[in-house]
Amino acid sequence: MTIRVLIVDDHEVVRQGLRFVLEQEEGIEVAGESGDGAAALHAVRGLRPDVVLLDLVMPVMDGLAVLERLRGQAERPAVIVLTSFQEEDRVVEAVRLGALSYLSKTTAVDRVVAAVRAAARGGSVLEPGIAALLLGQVRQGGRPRPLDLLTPRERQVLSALARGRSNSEIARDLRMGRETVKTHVSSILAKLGVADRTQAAIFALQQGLVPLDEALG
Amino acid sequence: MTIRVLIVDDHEVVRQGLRFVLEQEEGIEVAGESGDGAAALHAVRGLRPDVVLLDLVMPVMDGLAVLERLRGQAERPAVIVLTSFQEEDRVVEAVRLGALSYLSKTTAVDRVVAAVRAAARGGSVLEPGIAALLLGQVRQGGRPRPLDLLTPRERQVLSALARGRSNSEIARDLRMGRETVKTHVSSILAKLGVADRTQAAIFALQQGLVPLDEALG
DNA sequence: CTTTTGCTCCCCCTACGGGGGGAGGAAGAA
DNA sequence: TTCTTCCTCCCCCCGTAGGGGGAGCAAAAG
Repeated sequence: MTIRVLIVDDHEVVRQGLRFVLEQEEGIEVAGESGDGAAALHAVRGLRPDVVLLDLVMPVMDGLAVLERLRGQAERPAVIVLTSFQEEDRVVEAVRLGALSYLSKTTAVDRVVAAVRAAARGGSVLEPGIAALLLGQVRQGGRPRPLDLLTPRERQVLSALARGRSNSEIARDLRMGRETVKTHVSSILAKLGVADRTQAAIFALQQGLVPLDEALG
Repeated sequence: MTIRVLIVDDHEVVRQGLRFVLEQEEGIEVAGESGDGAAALHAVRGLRPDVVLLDLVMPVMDGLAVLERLRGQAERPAVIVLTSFQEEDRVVEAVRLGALSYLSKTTAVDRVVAAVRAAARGGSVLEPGIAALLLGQVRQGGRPRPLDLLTPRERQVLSALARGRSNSEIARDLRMGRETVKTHVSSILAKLGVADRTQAAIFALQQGLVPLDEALG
């Protein structure tokens, strides 16, 4: 009984590399390839693979969206997330959405093969660093998204901050004292776990609190 | 007369993929692989390849450093830069240092093959987006985009700034004094016409100097 | 009712950020 | 050659930013 694998990555060279590696293996068969998330969902329905090797960073529909759509489906395949750089928050998110393994593309190919075989029987292969990270996260219960921790007023301040406004300007905009703005900013920094206002602004933009193209007046 | 290619990339799957693709081709031979810049330089001397496929982002010694060392050598190979994401400043820098082609890993594999064949006879294959960017750099048609006003070093600083790094961190990252960073930041603010570092970061993210999802580590 | 949460503002204090100016060296252009 | 650009680092100066507290007050939650 061969393990049928679907490879999802927007880089063709990566797909070719994985295909090449996997086809060397006994009992593993590459059922297909997809270049983006939408195509991947279609391929999953059509090909019914046992294992999906899924890249997180992709155009059109990224890996997390694919995982979300896959979750709750009846015969869903085992998913191994395979990404270029370890992005902490995404790791946790991906595992929460049902990814079995999380490998960096810098890992040796035999680990990829091992992960595929493990995934086919429902097991996980995690890199040491990733495993430690997950343990730390799980211990704190799920993860409330940082933006939800903010009070309404703080979100307003963060929003102005992400538009590049200074504390004094924010004070005028929102009709409050400069000191009050500072208080809000401090608690924002603490709640988001960032070091300064620039990082807070970047975070807000990433979260879509403010559309990037509206950020500067 | 076969074209002998050296593959340089820190990701083993990428190396495997490229090797697989290139070895399918008539008249192209993979002479070797290297996982970092230092090894690549050694391999160039030992193997004397005709073409080097070079990844820019690597540990130990990155692609730009390799290009720099290669420049001015007698029988230097043709270099094709192949990287995951288009980083504007690096593109220009790489071409200036003698790279013949600059391809994104998202390109179809036949373009990689075409680039290798072109490079072997001294030609270039550029992606449309990259080509447009270079044209904008070389001949200043249209209004000069503010980013083009920045010196290479300033772009590096802005890039770090847009990742949320502080002046001291940037100093460590780019190996210079904190005072020097401040000098660069000041001229960046002046050239971009913004008030502070947060606005500069937002601007850089809008311009795509740093992909939004890579901005915070 | 009390307690908690959120908003407001105050203080002190340190450090980082940014303006302004100066200056040396390396590299390239005129 | 000289001139210019760029990178490097220095100084002083001061405003802002951010940490750490404290505190009053209203609304909601217990």
